[in-house]
Amino acid sequence: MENYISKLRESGAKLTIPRKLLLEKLLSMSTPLTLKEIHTQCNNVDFTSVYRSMKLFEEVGIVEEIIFADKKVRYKIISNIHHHHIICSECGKIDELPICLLSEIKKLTNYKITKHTLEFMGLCPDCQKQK
Amino acid sequence: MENYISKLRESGAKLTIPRKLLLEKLLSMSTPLTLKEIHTQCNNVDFTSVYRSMKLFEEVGIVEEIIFADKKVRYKIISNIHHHHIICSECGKIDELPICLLSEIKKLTNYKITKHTLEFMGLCPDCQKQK
DNA sequence: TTTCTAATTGCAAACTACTTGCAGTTAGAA
DNA sequence: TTCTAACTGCAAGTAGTTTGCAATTAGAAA
Repeated sequence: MENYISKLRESGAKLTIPRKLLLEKLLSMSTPLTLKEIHTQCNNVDFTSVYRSMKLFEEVGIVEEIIFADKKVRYKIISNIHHHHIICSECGKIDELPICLLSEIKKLTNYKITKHTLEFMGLCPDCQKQK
Repeated sequence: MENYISKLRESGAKLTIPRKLLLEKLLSMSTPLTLKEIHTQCNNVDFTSVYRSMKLFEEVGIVEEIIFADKKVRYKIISNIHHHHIICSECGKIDELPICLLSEIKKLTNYKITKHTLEFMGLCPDCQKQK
């Protein structure tokens, strides 16, 4: 928590009550959440503030945007372990994958890579059984 | 072209003039395009028809949706070579990458994978020079 | 501790991308 | 050539995102 608060402070932003509530919620959730989901979980924080806070948190390096093939944008606290995800198209469960291609792509291209999407979607083992 | 037309026919869909125009345009473009871009390129085809055609083309396996970190949905003809992309955040140039992780993920998880996003975004060599 | 101000919030409204309904048109089977 | 289900284009609706603004607040300075 302290680590994330310093990132806010360093950027010159204030630590307000809504921001603290949002940070706490994001820290307690291990899976990426949509703006709507975050707003539902923190229903005393206005939707616009959720939106603006996520923009701010992304700018200062507290959260990252995750985009699955369902085209929904989700937000997730950045931890020191970088990993990607797989989401079940049936039940919505999100699992983590200990895999990334970033270093290989850097070698392959001369681009200076700033962002990437690497997310998978499919049927989880449980939902496969029920079909 | 014939290959794509058969896919349409097999699904029971008609080969109309707008659909033929759209197919031709998609075939002539090597990079993924947004609905808006396709509509601009084929401005005698109504936007709604572009939208509905892309939905249809996706269903019958003619095109696929590509989602970069810029959150814009783009459409691209499916060729027999499966590959991913890198887009320059400055000039919008899109290059292809001969890389995919699908088989590795299938081994790692017990999910039945239906879709995935694996796209990169950064500064291309030219735009890096100009900074 | 109190004062002060720029940053921030919540509300409403605007904007953009996507989606649907419907009446007129058309592909292609009979 | 006729006929009908599929398709198109227009207009309107919906959802997600973004902005403007007046009221409020964090936290620096007195």
